[in-house]
Amino acid sequence: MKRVTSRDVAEYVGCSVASVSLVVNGQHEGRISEQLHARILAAIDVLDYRPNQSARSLATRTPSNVVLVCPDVRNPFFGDVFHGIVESLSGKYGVDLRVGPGGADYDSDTVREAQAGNIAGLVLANPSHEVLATFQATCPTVLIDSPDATVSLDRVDIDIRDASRQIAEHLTSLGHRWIAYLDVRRSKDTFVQRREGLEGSLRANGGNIVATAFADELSVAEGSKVFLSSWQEWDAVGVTAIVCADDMLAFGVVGAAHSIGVPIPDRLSIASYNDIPFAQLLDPPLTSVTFDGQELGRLAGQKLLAAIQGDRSGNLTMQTHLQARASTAPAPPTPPAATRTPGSR
Amino acid sequence: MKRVTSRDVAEYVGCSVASVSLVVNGQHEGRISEQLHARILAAIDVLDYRPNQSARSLATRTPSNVVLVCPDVRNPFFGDVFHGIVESLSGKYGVDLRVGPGGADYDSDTVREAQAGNIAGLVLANPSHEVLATFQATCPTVLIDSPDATVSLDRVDIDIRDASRQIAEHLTSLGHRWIAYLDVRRSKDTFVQRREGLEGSLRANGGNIVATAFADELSVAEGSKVFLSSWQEWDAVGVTAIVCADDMLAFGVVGAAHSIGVPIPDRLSIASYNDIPFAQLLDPPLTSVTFDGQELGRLAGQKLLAAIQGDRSGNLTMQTHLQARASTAPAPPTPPAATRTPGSR
DNA sequence: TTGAAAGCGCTAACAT
DNA sequence: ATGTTAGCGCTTTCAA
Repeated sequence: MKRVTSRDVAEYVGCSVASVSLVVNGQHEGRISEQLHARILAAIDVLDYRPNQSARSLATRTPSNVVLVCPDVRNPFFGDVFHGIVESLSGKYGVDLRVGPGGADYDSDTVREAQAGNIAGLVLANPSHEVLATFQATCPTVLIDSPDATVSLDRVDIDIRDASRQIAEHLTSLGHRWIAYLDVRRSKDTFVQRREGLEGSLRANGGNIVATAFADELSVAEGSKVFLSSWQEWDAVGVTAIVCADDMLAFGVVGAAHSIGVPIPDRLSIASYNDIPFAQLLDPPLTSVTFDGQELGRLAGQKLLAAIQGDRSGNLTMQTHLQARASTAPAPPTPPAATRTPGSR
Repeated sequence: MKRVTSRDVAEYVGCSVASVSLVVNGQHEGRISEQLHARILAAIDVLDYRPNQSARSLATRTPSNVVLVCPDVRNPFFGDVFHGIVESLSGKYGVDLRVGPGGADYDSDTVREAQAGNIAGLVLANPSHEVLATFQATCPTVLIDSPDATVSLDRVDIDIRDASRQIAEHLTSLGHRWIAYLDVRRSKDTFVQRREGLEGSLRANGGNIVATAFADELSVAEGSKVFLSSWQEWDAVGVTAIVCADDMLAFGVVGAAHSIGVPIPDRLSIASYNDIPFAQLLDPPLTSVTFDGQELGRLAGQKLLAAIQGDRSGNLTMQTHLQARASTAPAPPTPPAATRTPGSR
């Protein structure tokens, strides 16, 4: 398994490694004879020589890869983001994806590991406050969906507050007043804004968040679990709609609601953020705010390219739009246990 | 953005790079004075020095990363696989994920690029025949779901033929005889086996594949598209069930069937391979054969570890089990256009 | 206990 | 047209 080196090729041909290097890099025009050129090419083929990329970028000081660090590829959203980045960087840089160990979110160590390779650029999707607080740029870096970040890095954001506003107005226009919020226990700007934005817009429209629960992670299973342990209480309080911080949680809630016979949307409306492609196939189709992950990735890729060339391109915020589907409907006329007015918990 | 090097640290402290190296690698016991040790540590902290991983693995000839190459992370299955590998290799190696450019499948170039870094190991998920035919190992490599591969590499496979058998028996036991197969235009063993296995088991049980269509890629949109352009013909032939080569396609079929008012499962049953977590939340819940992507990844990680240590651990085949859900039901008593006997096309 | 020096595989001046 | 040489940032003998 010993790898073939340029020295091996040179010895095989009987020339210097410099000549091999010139040929490999296509710099041979007028520098290497047709003769030698052909023999080197042949030797490369015979020996199956592949230049060692790390050695090469060490020598040239121009790395050839960038890396995307994201919380969890099992959430299709990040698959989309990755795909967008690959698309916009294709041909220019190789793109590697990195996640934290153990399916948990990534932390500063994960980022430092990613920075340890010599890379041309870095994209951080959804960084936690901890990551942001300790982050030291070692190469051009762009942030995705990190709306309140104070670090001086280019960002491509999602207009989260507006997304929350759309959900809030949709729900209140359907007559929902007592709303539960299923948050995730992650210290990230985007989730802070989801909750705060929702709360603000709800209040402005006569609604309120009357109950909140926290998922430990953004997974379907967690969504189910938290719903099952909260529903009895929420039901008693007269909750008619649940907003989830992410589709993954909403999926879990929908599944669990089915399992205990809570009719959606007749008894309970469900809305969420992300609108991953599967959301519209759900039973019932899920009302969700669309974040275009692929476009987000594409833009991040372009910003990274600019940053690598030394042009800071500033921030950019993508708009979202609500997809109202069958998981939300008018609030039941007399919420079963609505013995109180919104806001009075 | 100039990166701090060990030389910078050495100059700052006023010592040699060798001493810095020893401290960084924890080899300082009895070789470096407490004095110097402390000063170097302090300098590392002040300057925020991070060893260049590529330089380091160049020098030691012991790389610290492995890479997983897979077709498309937007298919949650590969997200699971990745997660499994990360889990089993966590702490030992960093794991990078690579895909082909443009959302298409990866090809030999993608693999060669991945091999160009200096890496400890490589995992190829679902390699095409083209990739396999041109593949040259440059480091320990393991294959995932590449059942007929003749290359001499460790593999972790899925018992695809048995998966097909389960689907076939399930469908025929429900009385289905005229079955359409939605294949994908990919030259891969796993898809060959899905189709051949299905065909064989169907025949053995009185059913038959009476029509086949091909998707260009494994996406929900492609599933819808191909279904819409095929259904009229299939309907005419009396097809009562469709088997899809992957859940992604099945999702598209289900969505499209809804859109044109074909009742599932009353008129049409749908079954598929993979059972990604969203399958059971579909409307109706999708009958599918479970492939445990995460476990597959975990096993691949272990095999890779063994291979790196020089132990070839051979092949391993994972069993699957059918999840019969509401998307499959007894065939309609008189298939609308069943004017012919199975097999007579 | 510390430093000098060679070398990992490659590129890029600079010689010849 | 080709080879020699000096590094890229790091580790690792080997001397001091």
